Amino acid sequence: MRLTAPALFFNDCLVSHKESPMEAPTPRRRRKDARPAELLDAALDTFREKGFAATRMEDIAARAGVSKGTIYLYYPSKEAVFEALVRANLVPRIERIQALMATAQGPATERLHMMITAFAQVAADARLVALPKLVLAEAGNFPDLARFYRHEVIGRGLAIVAGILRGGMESGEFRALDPEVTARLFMAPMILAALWRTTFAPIEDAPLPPETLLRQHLDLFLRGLRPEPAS
Amino acid sequence: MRLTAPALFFNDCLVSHKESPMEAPTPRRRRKDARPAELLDAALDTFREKGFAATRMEDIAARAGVSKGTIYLYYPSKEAVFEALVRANLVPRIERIQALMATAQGPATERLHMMITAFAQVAADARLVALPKLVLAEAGNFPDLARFYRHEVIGRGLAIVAGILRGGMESGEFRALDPEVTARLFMAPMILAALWRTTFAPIEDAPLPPETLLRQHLDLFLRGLRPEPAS
Amino acid sequence: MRLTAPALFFNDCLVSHKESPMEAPTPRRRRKDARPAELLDAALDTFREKGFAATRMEDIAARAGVSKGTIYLYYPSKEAVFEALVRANLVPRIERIQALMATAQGPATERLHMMITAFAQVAADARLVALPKLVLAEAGNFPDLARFYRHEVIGRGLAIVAGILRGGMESGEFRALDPEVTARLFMAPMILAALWRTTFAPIEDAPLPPETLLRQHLDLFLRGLRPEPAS
Amino acid sequence: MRLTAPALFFNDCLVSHKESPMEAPTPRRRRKDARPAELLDAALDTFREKGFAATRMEDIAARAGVSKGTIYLYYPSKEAVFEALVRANLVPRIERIQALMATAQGPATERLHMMITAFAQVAADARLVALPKLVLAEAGNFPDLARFYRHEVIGRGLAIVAGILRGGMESGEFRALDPEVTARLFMAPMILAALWRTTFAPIEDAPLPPETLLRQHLDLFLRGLRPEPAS
DNA sequence: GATGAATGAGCCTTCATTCAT
DNA sequence: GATGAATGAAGGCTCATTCAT
Repeated sequence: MRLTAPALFFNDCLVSHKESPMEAPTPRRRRKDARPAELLDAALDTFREKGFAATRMEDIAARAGVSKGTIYLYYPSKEAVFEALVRANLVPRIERIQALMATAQGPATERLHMMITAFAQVAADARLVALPKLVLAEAGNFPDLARFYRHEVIGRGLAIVAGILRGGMESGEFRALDPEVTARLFMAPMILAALWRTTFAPIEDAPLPPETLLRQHLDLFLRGLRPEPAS
Repeated sequence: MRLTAPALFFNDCLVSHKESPMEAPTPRRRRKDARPAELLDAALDTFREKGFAATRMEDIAARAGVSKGTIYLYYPSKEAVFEALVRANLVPRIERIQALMATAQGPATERLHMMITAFAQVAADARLVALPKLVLAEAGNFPDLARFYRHEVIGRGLAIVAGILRGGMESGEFRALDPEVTARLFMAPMILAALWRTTFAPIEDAPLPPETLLRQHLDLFLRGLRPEPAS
Repeated sequence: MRLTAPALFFNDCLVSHKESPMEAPTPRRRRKDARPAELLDAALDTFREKGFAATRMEDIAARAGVSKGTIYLYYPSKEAVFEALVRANLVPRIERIQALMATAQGPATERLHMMITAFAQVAADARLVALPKLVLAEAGNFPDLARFYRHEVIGRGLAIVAGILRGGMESGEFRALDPEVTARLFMAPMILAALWRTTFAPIEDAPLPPETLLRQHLDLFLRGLRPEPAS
Repeated sequence: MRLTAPALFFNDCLVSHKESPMEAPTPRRRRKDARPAELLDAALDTFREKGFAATRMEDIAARAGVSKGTIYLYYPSKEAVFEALVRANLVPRIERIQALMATAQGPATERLHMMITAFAQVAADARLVALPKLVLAEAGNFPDLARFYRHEVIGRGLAIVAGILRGGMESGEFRALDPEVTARLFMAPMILAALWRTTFAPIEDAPLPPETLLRQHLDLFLRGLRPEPAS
């Protein structure tokens, strides 16, 4: 089985500002365009460290190297910063995975492997995994955001996996199970590993390497999916 | 396979007040003894709804039917309320599961089933599952509490499952794997289902019944653990 | 010059409870009679340590060995405790000095000496000298008390000294000066030494013994009062 | 004896803001520079009226014409306001007296006279004399401040007087005494007069003019210091 | 656009006072 | 009389937000 690690998968900066190559922006112009992304970048780091409530606008501003008032030129409130942060960072990721999987052609087993690899890379990015935890923690105070996250991020992720599973079941590679349920079970250890890392990393004595966990997960899971021997 | 659902397992009230039958407490006295539990009860509900930071002491007090100052007769700060809440509610649960599992004698497969059943009951209690999520969300601000939770709750739970798995591997019921890693993989869907419920329940259109998920998890997992046929 | 140190002058407890020898009080009865004095005693110590504002009724109660509510059986408010404390402790002192001086018969010089000795004993009692400082600090918030203190304590003290001085001037022992002004000048170092002790004692490296100060004060002052030589 | 009243001695405003003539500050900027001084000014008046504990930050703010929060832009706490107030106002005064006395050349008697005159001017400023009383009253709660005041204000003042006295003793102008002790005795009536004024002024029927007191003090004191006639 | 001084609503916490027992 | 649980007004402090420069 070839493990096509999508090498360039998640190595761009968190908040991408797509500068069109047509224009030649003056420094001033570029600065202005980059501002929102810089602010979200600073916001993410601060939210990660302190949580949403304990983060002060001044902290974000200081980290972004601007003054407090500047944030309000781009975002009308602290809540809006948070929402923009989550919206801007997660959908592009999931869309790339979608695109990758749409073109992938191998057997379902290999494609599940790719999913795990892709996910492992996301989970390896401490800044990125902080977002789900923030959403989790603040879902009660941001119902819109929770809905957005549920549908645009989790929903898409599960759909991808369910699609792979369905393909494998139809081709006889896997035994027949409910693909939706199975997709959740497939994702669970990965999501939890990511949350775990974010939450207990600073206090863990002997952290379990995520690769070990995910490799064994795939092993167990694929065996569990194996069709019954035709006795 | 007999599913011994531990029927009386988690049906007591969250914070139990053990009134000694020896004394004949005046109403005043009885009230005082019950206060801490009433306050924690109110605090849990409020934290659940709003999260730690957004909860005002006055909210807790109002829900408990007392005035703001009364809380400070029993807990020195909002942080202390939170810590007491987590400490008081989680350890007793896990200890009961420990005790149950220590005496259980059946095959490892059945004992895993019991674990899932026990856990499903905990997860069915919406108030109870709010606690792990709160810990998750606030771990950064409460390192001591995170450590406590990691060791006294998660550590114990994993140890129980790892023990069952190790027993099954030694008896040849399961194939040989790292029990620690496998224990994490066994717990992952359950924990995530609990967090899920807490986070997305209010916005979910067609929630997946936890029983469905857990039943299939056990099915997949046990197949994955099955020893290689000695072809 | 004989220094009649009034040995028994200030050695009683601060708040005297005058038990009539006629009755034979039951312990209960005695306790009840003693309560106000005990409370004031405790209040004085606590005010001394923390000042009026920073003293909590509970501190006073704890030191007196009673519960918070008990204080309110005897004094209607914290202010009332303070006022009672000042009123109860200062007038008896000054009255004794008054009585002593009324019967003293020696030359004015010796009587001034007695005043200083008497005052030195008061100033040696750290608990007692705390009262003037408290009055000073709180005078703005207790105008009635300030007036009381000014007239009943300071006024009487000055009158005694002025009387001695006037006697000395009339007898030719001292030269003629305004007795009121001179009385103030005579008292100033003593009062200041007392305040000093209360304020800077905990931070002073090499405190000046009050006796040294007062001895030299008397020396300087008496020379200053000496009549002009009838050249 | 020429009484060189240092006419310009203490007639500046309490908190001076030195605006550099080089810059052309915007109104906004000028305001910001002036703020700390304005706040301390308002704080002094409020502390004078109510004492430290009974003064609310809002009182200070209102008197300074700003909002509560503004104070915290300049001082981190109420304690810090108090400390800044004392530190900013007393040291400059004492330094000026030091400078004046360092250059004074007359006989010791005349220099003592100058000290009294200088002190009388300070004592005539009701706002200024409130500070020692505040320090006295709050010393227990501000040990650092008490130490500062003891060393930087009182210590310097006593050193100046002791130096004058020592000079007079060496030149034979005064008889030989311990200069440290004598300095305290020289200062006592002045300090007490200042405290007196602050404390009992509002309730005094017939206040004694400080000049009367100080003139007679000097008279008595200088006679007391006079060398023995060589019989 | 950017700044940062200023605002003021809001919250945690304290504690004098009350009153049922 | 004595208790101490309960109250709730008050105040120190924070910080999201505004706006004059």
